[in-house]
Amino acid sequence: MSAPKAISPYRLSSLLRRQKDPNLALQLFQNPNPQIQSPEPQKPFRHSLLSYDIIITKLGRAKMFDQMDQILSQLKEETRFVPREIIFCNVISFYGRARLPDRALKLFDEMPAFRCRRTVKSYNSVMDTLLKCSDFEKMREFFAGFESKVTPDACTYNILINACCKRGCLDDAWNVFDEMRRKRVRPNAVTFGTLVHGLCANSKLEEALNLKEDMLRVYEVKPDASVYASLMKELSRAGELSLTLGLKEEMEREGIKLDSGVYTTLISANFKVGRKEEAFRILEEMRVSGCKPDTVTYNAMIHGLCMEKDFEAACKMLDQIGEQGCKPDIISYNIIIGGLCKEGKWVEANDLFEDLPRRGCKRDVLSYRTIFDGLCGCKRFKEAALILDEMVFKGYAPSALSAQKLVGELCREGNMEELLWKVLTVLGNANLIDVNSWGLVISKACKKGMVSNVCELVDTLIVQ
DNA sequence: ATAGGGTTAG
Repeated sequence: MSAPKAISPYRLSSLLRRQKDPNLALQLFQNPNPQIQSPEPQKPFRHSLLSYDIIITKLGRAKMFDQMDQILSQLKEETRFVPREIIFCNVISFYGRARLPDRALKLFDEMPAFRCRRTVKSYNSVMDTLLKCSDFEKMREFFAGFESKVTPDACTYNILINACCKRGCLDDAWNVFDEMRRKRVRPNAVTFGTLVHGLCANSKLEEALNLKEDMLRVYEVKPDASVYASLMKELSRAGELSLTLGLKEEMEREGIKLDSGVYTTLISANFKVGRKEEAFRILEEMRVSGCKPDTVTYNAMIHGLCMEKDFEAACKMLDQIGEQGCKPDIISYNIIIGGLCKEGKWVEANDLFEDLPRRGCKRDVLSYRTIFDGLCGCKRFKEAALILDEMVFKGYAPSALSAQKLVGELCREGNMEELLWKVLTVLGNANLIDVNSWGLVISKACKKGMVSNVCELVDTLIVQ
C-alpha cells in the first residue's frame, strides 16, 4: 500500500486559488496534508509566497481580519523570502474598506519588520484608507511627513484631489492639480475622472463639460468611459436627456468603447423620463455589442421597473441576474423592498425582507431603514417597532427624521401609548431621541396626566 | 489586488 503523497507548495497555491470559500481555504492552508498522519511530529509546511498572497487576500476580502492577522504574523517569521509590497497595500486597503484605520496604520508601521521596503505605493494605500475613513486631518498629517520619505506620484495626487472633492472643496482640488503639474507629475485619466466626477457631484456641470474638452486639447489625455458616465449621470439628473444621448453618440464617433457603467447610466436616464421600452432596448444593445450587464446594470433595471410599479418584471429581473452568472446583491433587494412599501405592499416587502438571510444576502443598515420607513409609511407601527428593536440591537440606527416621525405619529394616535413607551425605551437606550421628540412626548404626557411615566423614562436614561 | 465613473435611501 502506497502512502498518500504530500502536496507540493506549488500545487497547494493552485488549490487555494480555486477554493472560493475563505474558511475552507484557510483550513487547507493550515493543514495541507490532512491524510498524512506520521508518528513523528510533522515539519511545518513550507508555504510558497504565492500561497501567502492568496490566503491573505481571500481572508481580507471576506473581512476575516483576525485570521488574516494570524497568517500575517506567520509570514513575519518566514525568513526564506521578502513579501511583496503589494500584499501590504492590499491589506491596508482592506482595513480601509472595513473602516479600521488604526489597524492599517499599525501594519504600515510594522512593514520593516517583514523586511519589506515601503515605497510610495504603501504611502498611497494609507492615504486612501484615511480618505475612506473620512479622517482628513490624519490624512494631512500623514502627507506632511510624506515628502521626506518618498516622492508623491500621480496616484498620490489623485487621492488628494479625491479628498478635496469629497469635502466639496473644489478650489482645493484645483490647487492640488496645479501643484501636481508644478511638480512635473503628469495627470492621467484617473485624475480627470476624479475631477469630472467631483465637479458633477458639486453641481458644476458646465465646468465638468469644459474639462472633458480640455482633457485632449490641453492635457493630451483621452477622456474614457468613466468621464462620460459621470457627465451623463449629471446631465440626466438635470433633465437634459438629449445632451446625455449626445454624449453617447460622441463616444461612438470618437471610438470610445461604451462599458457597463455607461450603459447603466443610459438605462437609468431612460427610466427617469418614463422610457421603459428604450431602457430594454439599451440592455439588448449592450448584449449585442458584447458588453456584459453586471449586477449594477440589473439594479438600474429593477429600480426602473419598480418606479413603473411593475414588481413582477422587477422580480423576474432578479432571477435573470442569476442566470447571467451574476448575483443579486443587497441593493437589488433594497430597491424592491422600498418599491413595494411605497405602493402599500408592506406584507410582500416584509416577506422579502425576512427571506434575505435564506437568499444568502446580509441585510445592511439601508435594508433596515427601508423596511422601517416603509412600515411607518403604511402605518404598520407595531411591525415597525419590531424592526426598530432588531435594528438597534444590531447596532444600526434609523434615520433621525424617521425616528422623529414615528414618535410624532404615535403621540398623535389616541391609543398607542404602550407602543410609544416601547419605542421610546428602544430609542432612548440607543441615545436616539432628539429634542423635538422629547418636546412632543412631554406635551403628550402633560395632556394625558402621564408626567410620572416620562419622569421615569428620563430617570432610566440619565442613569445610563 | 495603491487612485476615478454607473444601481437603493436622504
